[in-house]
Amino acid sequence: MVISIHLDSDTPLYEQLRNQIVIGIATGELAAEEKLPTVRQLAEDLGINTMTVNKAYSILKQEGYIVIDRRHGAKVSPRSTQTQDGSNHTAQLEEQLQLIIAQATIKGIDQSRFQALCSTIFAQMKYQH
Amino acid sequence: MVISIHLDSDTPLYEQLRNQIVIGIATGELAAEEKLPTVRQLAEDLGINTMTVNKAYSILKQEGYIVIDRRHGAKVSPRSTQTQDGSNHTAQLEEQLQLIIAQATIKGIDQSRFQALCSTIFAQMKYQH
Amino acid sequence: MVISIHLDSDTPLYEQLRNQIVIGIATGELAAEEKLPTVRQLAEDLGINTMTVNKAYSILKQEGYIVIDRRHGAKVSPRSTQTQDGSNHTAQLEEQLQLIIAQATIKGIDQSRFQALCSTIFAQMKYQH
Amino acid sequence: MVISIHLDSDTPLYEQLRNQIVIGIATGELAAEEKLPTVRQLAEDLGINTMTVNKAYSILKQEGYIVIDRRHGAKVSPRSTQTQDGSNHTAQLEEQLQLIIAQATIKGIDQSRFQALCSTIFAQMKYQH
DNA sequence: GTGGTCTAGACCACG
DNA sequence: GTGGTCTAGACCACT
Repeated sequence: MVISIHLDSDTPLYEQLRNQIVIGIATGELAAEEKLPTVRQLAEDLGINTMTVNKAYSILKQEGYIVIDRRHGAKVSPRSTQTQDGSNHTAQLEEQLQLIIAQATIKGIDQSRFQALCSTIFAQMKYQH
Repeated sequence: MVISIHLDSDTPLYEQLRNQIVIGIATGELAAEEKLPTVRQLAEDLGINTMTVNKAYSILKQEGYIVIDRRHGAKVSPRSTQTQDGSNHTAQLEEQLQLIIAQATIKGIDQSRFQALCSTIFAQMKYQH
Repeated sequence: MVISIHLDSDTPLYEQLRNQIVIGIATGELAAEEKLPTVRQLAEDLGINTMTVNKAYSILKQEGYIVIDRRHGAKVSPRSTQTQDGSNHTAQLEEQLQLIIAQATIKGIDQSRFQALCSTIFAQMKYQH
Repeated sequence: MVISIHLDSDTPLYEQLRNQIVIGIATGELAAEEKLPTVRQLAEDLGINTMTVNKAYSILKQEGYIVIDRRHGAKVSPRSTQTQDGSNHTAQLEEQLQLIIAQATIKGIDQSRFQALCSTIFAQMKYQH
């Protein structure tokens, strides 16, 4: 899986990393149970510090997206364990969506175009529960 | 319009402010050409620093959501000027949506539920071009 | 509040820190809404690195024990917000207790002595909901 | 006795092993003087490295829970030798309890519920001195 | 060889 | 002046 980092972005490196891995899982680029690169390896590949990668992995672990097997490093969580979600998530999703839709509306993107865009993106998601 | 600030949120105060005003414009709570409170007034109402409000206004201006007249203060941009979409915006929107949809997918929210949620939110938007 | 760190302990420094602050909150040594020392200050007092203190604070924040106010630093969460607990916690508590009680039993501490010990400790807890 | 290992847990494998055996002894699942599986056997059953099991056994031996006879393998210590309490143990127990009770208090578990929980767990302990 | 922890010191965003 | 981020490099625990 290809991961690209923007050093000049306003989002922290570890968050960019976290986001791309989440997307990778959802699109199926990273299969369930698939092994992730080691902290050191990924850090070297991206030319960043190991602690930065470490932080990204810690967050992903804490969020339940990956598990750390002490013997073989990090891997994507098995499908069954991913769906444990509180109602918090929906509320948070709603809040994020409201802002995005507000901006889209003002910029002249109407609902049908927006929904079409969503469909396109959903079509990329190969994640199987 | 009611603006509420969470001092202990992860998102910076000025960004919370900016977001709520954008949403206010999109929902029609803030009409086109409507005058916004003065920087000093709003800062006092919310109990925060004037520089913070100032920063929010500057960003909104730079993004084209509001116009600032040195004599009359800030007001919401007229409808006509808002629609300057630009492919930048669409690309950025797509990126944000991709992340949100990825997370939703993994958490078990399927496309129909997601689209339904979007519809609900779109129904709140009263912004007229 | 007095915090003491054991550099030679097997529990990580940030966790020792986290534990002592949790106990401080429960015993009332740290009142609700009370301001915690700054990261730098505490690091200097204890002779450890700022990032270590930072990590402890991050965890406490993520666990809901403290909140970070961008203007004035970290403070103990208000009483009302602390009690939001899932059933997870009880299960986890049960597991921890089982191990402790197993060890106590084998070492010859009977139930009455154990319960008495609990009572003594509970008497130190001044935390008010 | 059934031992289950979580490869993705935060607690080291050898410690999980050690804990479960201690609990097994306290609940009576493992009788005094009962023979434990050989290191090799247990490692194979659990699909882990023999060194890991070895480490767990070493710790249990050093803590006095089991005795290791080079000819006959490991077995649970006879009842009489277990009760060597020592004030160390009580102090350590007190420290562990303090943290647990602090967390429980903040999470809104009151003393009566806590004590009830302890009673339930004590009822499972069949260890006879 | 893996991730986890810690350090010393730097720079940035926020208010 | 606050916490947040990042680095380079070191050592440790676990398997």
